[in-house]
Amino acid sequence: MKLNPRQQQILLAIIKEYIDTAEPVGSRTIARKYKLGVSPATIRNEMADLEEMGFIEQPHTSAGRVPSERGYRYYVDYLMQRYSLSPEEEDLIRQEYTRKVRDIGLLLQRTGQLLSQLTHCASVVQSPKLEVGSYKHIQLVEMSPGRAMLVIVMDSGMIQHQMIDIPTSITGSDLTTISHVLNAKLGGSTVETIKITLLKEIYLELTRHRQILDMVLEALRSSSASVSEDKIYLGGLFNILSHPEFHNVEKVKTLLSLLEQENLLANLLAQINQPGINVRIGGEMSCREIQDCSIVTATYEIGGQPIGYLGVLGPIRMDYAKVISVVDCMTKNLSYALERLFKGGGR
Amino acid sequence: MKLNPRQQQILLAIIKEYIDTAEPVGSRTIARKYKLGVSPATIRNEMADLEEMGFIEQPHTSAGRVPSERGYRYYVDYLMQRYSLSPEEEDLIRQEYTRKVRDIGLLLQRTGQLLSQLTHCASVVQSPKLEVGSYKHIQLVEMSPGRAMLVIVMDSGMIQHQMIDIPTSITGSDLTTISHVLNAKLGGSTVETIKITLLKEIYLELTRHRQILDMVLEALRSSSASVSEDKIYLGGLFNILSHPEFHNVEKVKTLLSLLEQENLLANLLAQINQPGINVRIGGEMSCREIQDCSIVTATYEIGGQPIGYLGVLGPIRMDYAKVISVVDCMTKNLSYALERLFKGGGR
DNA sequence: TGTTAGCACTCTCCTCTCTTGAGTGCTAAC
DNA sequence: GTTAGCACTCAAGAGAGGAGAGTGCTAACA
Repeated sequence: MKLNPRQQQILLAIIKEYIDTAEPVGSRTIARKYKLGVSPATIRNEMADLEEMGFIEQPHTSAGRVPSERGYRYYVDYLMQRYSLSPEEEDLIRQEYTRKVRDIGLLLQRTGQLLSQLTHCASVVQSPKLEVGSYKHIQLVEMSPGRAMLVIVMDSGMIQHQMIDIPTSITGSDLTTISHVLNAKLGGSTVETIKITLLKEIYLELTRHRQILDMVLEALRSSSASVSEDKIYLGGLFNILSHPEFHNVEKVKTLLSLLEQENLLANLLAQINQPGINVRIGGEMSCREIQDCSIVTATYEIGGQPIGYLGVLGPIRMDYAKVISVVDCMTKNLSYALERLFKGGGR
Repeated sequence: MKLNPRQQQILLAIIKEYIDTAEPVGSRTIARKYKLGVSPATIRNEMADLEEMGFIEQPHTSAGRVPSERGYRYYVDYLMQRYSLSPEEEDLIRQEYTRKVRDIGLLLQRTGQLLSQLTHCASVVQSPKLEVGSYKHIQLVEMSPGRAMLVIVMDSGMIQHQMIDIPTSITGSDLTTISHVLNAKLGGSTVETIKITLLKEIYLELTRHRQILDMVLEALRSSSASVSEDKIYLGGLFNILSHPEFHNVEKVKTLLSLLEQENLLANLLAQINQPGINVRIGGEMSCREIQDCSIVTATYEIGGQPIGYLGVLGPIRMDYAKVISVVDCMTKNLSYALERLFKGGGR
């Protein structure tokens, strides 16, 4: 379906105007504001064609035109011009990412807040999925009689801990011994490469402590299973309430109840997220609750490895040009910040 | 201001009916549904008195009566009967808390969800503020040349970790040595009781590693400062949208924007939360954004020590009897679950 | 003196009608 | 191919009228 240049101009004008005002756009408005050098009547003719091709729609006969999902898709793919962040916006971002970060959670949360603030939409930020990697250090610490903490450090920088019950006969120095053996034998192995022979060796060396070994190995196994924590930070939900399309409380309710079900949301986003910047418009997503929304996501990475995504969720009538720029920019900034945090170098 | 028994009965009836229907309550309704043995006319007379005393209000002359905040307060303090959880509700709670918990965050989040589900209100759950306590174990793990992870385990079960830059000349065994000395010297000390003499001893023993020691001690110090993480888990926000008082999007927006500002919310809740069960009704809170809501909170504890609070937030017209029972019950269950998790005993 | 029936009065809410205005499609002229 | 003109459509808002719920007041009753 090819559009001639004038049709493209008119479609672009309708979309820009509608994103701005949230009101159906009439032929006169376009003729007045976007000097195309033709009269409203001509524009009307072209609009009739655009409607026939499915790029715009009419809420009712005597209203102006509104972009259809197909129209937005055409806009995003062919018409849209890159938005350049204003100096103030760039400042805001730079300010955030030159801070010293202590807590990753806080960093992700503030990233989400910034995304929302800049786009006036809701934001989603997935916590990084660190590769599990290989065991770097294993430590058993006696907490109280019959109770120990197992601390596991992986070479990816991931750390996990877990309380386990132990026989009360075990002493602190026993735990140190066990820790030493485990480190010596398992250090450098990945979760998958723990061989039976290796386990046999460990059992041989620690025959006295079979019982506690079983517990520790079980804990190691289960901890590697629970790695995919996959937390999603939501931010700026109240922003979407400002958009007139969400003045209907029922809509807000269905949307909110979806967002609060973290696993559903995670599935949806995982489905959407591909390498690069992803734009999903309304019905392009197969999820009923979110048909009135569009989502823009992108993947952030450490050392070239994708480890998570972030994105923006708003009404279909969102400012795609700006949202895409912001998402792109924030992805790069977050990647860089995480890289510094994990791989070191500079402060 | 004393109420005679009949006035109390009528006030109780008005509040029950209004909580149920969200509609102003008329004298005929009360006469019909709550057999007080008097005619609507008599009830009208009493209602006029109750209104004069400020316990109920009239939205407009030809409407029924609505409880005022003062009326709710009287109800909560004197009239309300304890609500007993239904067997299904008790089952639901028991089911949740007999699961094996791995992650505290998950436990708190699910607690919030349960609170919301049972009360049809939004929930807030503060993460436990573990006492810092004394150092149980300190470990430096080499991650890559020039980069190490410092792991700190406190006897309260709190664990913290942090990446630090180290001179590239330092080897893995250097780090082990340093860890040993730190454990030997600092183990059992609290953050406050680290004396200068102790530090001098450490520096003496590790003169070769002054540089890295400075870093580690700095990290120890700053980590104890960042302990008060004070995360608040929100849940079931969409629930409050079901209540007719939140069909106004503006109200929802102000409320949501307050809830998303975690520090503001934390301040507010800290102000509210006293030992025992706290009920704050609308204007009793000095926060403008939340004047249309009531909050019920309570404190959970480990071993008798209060370590956090949880609560329910909903419209002023909430079912206080039920909410209070649920909050009370969940507080006890959460306390018990955390106790098992930290102090051990039974699985 | 407390209680009740009766009644006029008030005020919201719903429905219906009418008007206004924005915008369209079609036709004929340029 | 473009444009002016015109009849037509439809949503939204204003206004009027009626229904209904509930009240306060008065007078009668126990």
